[in-house]
Amino acid sequence: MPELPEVQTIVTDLNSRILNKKIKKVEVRLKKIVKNPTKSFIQDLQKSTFKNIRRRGKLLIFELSVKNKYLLIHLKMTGQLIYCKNNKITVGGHGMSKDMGELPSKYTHVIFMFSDGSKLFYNDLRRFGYLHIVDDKKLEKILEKFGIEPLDKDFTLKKFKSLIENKKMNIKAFLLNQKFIAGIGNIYADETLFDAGILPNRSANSLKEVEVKKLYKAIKKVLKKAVQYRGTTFNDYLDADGNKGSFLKFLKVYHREGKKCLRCNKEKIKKIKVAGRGTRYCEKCQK
DNA sequence: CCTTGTGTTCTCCG
DNA sequence: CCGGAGAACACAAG
Repeated sequence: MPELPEVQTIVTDLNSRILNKKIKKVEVRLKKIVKNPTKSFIQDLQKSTFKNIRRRGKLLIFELSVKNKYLLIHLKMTGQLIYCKNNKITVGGHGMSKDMGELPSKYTHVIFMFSDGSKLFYNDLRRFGYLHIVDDKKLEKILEKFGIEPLDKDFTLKKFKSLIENKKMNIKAFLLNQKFIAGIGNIYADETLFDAGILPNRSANSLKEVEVKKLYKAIKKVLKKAVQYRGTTFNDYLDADGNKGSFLKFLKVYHREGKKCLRCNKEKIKKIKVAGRGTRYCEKCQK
């Protein structure tokens, strides 16, 4: 699942690879992935360039050289953006389940072809993601729904406290809600709660001051480290070069149910449902 | 049936 | 009856 660290990795990679390259041709192989009429989508992109690429939460924002046009891409669960200079792509590591040897694959739904011959592929096994070109007004409307960026300087402990103090919902639901903090998904919600030693089903406003501080530090720490290791590859996530992220080896609870807790070395990691999502935790280390 | 991200709908409460 | 909060549900497809 591409969450903040994974999307950030793609943004950083693409910014150093495709800025100001002329888009010669765009191929839409699956219409439902593109939210605009196919014809206007292609027209807006062809002969344009990407001036800048950024993200807000898990949403990628490509600023086009055409005035007031922005390409938004959401990867949802299994979306990939892979850039290659030729059609062959070598997947980092081994044991990949998908036949990613050559692109386009059967999961390639949109292809951007640049005038230097390089290509950017949008692949999506489950086809939950989308591409959408919007104007600045629409973009603003979309962006105002997002909460604070957890790695920004203005995400302070004070700010975090003020967000959390009046929330009756459980702390995991709070972390997953993009309108409070943007970019945390199921993996990093479980990992930050484990790091902070807090049970996922605790109500947010029941956290003591020392716990709020622990969780705040955990969010910064875990997300920063995950960005540093270029995200977590579980099944489908790949960076813009088609390589896996290497944060998997640092996961303490996510997908470790039934295995021995790496902190207490005693308790087995449990799995329950919280906020409608699979949730892993250690009964001994999280209170 | 499961998986997760997100948008919508429903319910509760003051 | 309204609005907000939060929970529940719906949907995507393999």
